[in-house]
Amino acid sequence: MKEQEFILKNAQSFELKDIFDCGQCFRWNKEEDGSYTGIFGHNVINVSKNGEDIVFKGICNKDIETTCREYFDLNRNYEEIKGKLSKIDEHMRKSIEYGKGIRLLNQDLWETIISFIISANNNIPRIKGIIERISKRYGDEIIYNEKSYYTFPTVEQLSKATVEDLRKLGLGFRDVRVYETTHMILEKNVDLEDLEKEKDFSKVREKLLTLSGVGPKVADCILLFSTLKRWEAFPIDVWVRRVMNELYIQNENETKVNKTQIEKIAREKFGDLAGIAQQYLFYWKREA
DNA sequence: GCGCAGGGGGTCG
DNA sequence: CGACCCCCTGCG
Repeated sequence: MKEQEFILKNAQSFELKDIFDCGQCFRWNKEEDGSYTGIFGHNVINVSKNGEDIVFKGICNKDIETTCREYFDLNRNYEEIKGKLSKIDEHMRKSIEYGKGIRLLNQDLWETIISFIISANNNIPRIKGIIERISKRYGDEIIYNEKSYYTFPTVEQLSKATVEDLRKLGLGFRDVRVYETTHMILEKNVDLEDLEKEKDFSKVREKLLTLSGVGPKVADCILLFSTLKRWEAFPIDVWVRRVMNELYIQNENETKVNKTQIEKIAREKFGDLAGIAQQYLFYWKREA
């Protein structure tokens, strides 16, 4: 396949580090020259910054501009969103100043489901390693610049894995969960196309929660980071609990902070922008 | 140096 | 509310 290039001129709200390190994705890696290379679908893309321009190059099934506009959420006005959120309070203003270049990627729903099941009680280097090994074993090889990349396996491809196979790839106790969820989706006990079409937020969330290994936190990550793109979702993990308590609740015993209390505050303060607000806060607190 | 708790973007029973 | 796999960190 032929290499393509797309240059986004005078890009606003687009910082490589913010996008790839804010915790939404696991398959982008930094190169020695500071650019990032990643694989999504059957596309291998390298992204670099050149002044105010963003340079996308790589191999793509379709036109690279269309592909990247969709995946990197380029048709959404983040300046406007940041403006609104910054007015809420000083905490939001500061967190946005820190993570001003964040964009929420439109990642494949199936891949996002499995990736975040793997993320449970796990750390990022290990999560990335597991996903790489799964892809290498069950995905397709794509060669770009003389290097091999592996697509994330399809439902059918991953359904060939036994629980034991998954255990050998280092999934630990998540092996059964990934196995069960894969087969639930394969058998269409949960139909991903229906999920994409469903308008009602709670219905989508409830359906995701029926999957093995998907609890509230993982469900909210899937809702926020995949093509479902539900910004009402507000994933609460240890970091978000920490930052929300520190800023808005100030309970001396952080572990005692009620989840519903956090959700209530998030909904009241951020409304339908809760999900993206969570990303700015999470990234700010975790990095700092 | 090495061994051993401690803990990590939670979920399940 | 404790256990769960695996790996990495920090401490003695």
